[in-house]
Amino acid sequence: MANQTHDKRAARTKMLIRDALTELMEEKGFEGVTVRNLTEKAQINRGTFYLHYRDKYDLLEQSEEEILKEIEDKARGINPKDALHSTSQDEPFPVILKLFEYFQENARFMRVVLGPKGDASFQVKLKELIKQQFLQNIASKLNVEDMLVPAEYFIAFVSSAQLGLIQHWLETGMKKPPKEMALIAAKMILLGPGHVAGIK
Amino acid sequence: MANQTHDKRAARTKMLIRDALTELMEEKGFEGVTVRNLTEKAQINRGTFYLHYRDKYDLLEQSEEEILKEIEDKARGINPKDALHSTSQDEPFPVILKLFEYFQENARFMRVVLGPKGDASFQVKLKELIKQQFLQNIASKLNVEDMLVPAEYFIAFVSSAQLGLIQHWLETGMKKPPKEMALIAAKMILLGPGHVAGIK
DNA sequence: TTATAAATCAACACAATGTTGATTAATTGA
DNA sequence: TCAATTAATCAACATTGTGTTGATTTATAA
Repeated sequence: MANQTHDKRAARTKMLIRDALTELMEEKGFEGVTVRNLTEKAQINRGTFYLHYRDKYDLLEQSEEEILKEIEDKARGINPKDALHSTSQDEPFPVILKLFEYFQENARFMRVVLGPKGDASFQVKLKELIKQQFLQNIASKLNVEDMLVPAEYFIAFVSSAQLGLIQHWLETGMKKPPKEMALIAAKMILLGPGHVAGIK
Repeated sequence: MANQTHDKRAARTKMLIRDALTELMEEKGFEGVTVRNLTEKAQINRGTFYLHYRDKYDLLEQSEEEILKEIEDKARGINPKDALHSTSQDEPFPVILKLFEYFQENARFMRVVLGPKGDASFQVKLKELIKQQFLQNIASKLNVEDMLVPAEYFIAFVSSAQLGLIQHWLETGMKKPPKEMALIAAKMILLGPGHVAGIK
């Protein structure tokens, strides 16, 4: 139960368990996964699981928290001034680009946890993170006074759209590179869906 | 196990179970709900549950399917020509308005099933339905040739945004009437987030 | 009112959970 | 390198939920 990160065995076991989680979630979804399943797939004793995690929910939470932390760290590495600034027509917003890059690196787990068999609470947390990033990087450019709609709905709209774009991209096999996806996102946000699609 | 919809008792029992489901999902989320919980809350015998549903997943699915059907029926009642057409500045798109109205009527269940303790697969299904509605009502206005981004990303962006707007609205207590929300959605889609928020 | 269908109740085998104490194995670092 | 520490294994346990059964009571519909 202690902090056993300084033992090769513990690190290996945790990795085996997390890999098993990804595989099993792909098969049955998180609901369908049992601790038995996990330990059989990971080829470890069932008791060993409880040395590291309280239950399967604890395992999922820890995995998700780590991901959220890593994304936050990535975003922190960008100067807020540059975050939503494109140097040229072909350069997307750095924050959004970083986001797509991170998801590509961790595609297997992200795809399943954000998919239909995944975890609704994680989607909410991730959307919240995207909201915060948007607010931090866009606050100065926003003129809350004369917006055409209340800010809260604007931000809910944009962050959901951004997450939905990522989900669709993951679900369809990431056929376009992160840079291209980031450009698509930027166009949609700045120019607007209606204009982008040539409606009216 | 037969189709017992012609008996008052069966109808009553089903209602009790579904009400219990909503309440229990609010408390513990769907994962945490057991058949025992449901039948205790509904004050029925545990065996009775299995007379109507295979298991708790079957219960959730049947509830969700009914909702999707009802939404489709509502949308079918609108002439496609009018679906995304506003007669005046203060008249929102009929399809989007109907959507908000339906969610308001079934707010309790919708809020929890679309929230953090809800069902990720239902979100996907609902998003799919929104996509289809959009495509049906917008196809004629779309010029797939000279769109600035591939159509699939446009539609993923817009339908996710629309669903996100509904989720935020439910989560924050539906403080605005459906009509106002539908107008907000329309502005965001037609004018674009960037323009609406006055960015750049 | 009577035939039918729904709901109750007790009992069952089964599977997953989380915890235990004793034992073996791997690792760290002195 | 070797001793101390920590991780992993194993068998066993009580507990809880599951889904199904057969017999019985109760409500509904025709």
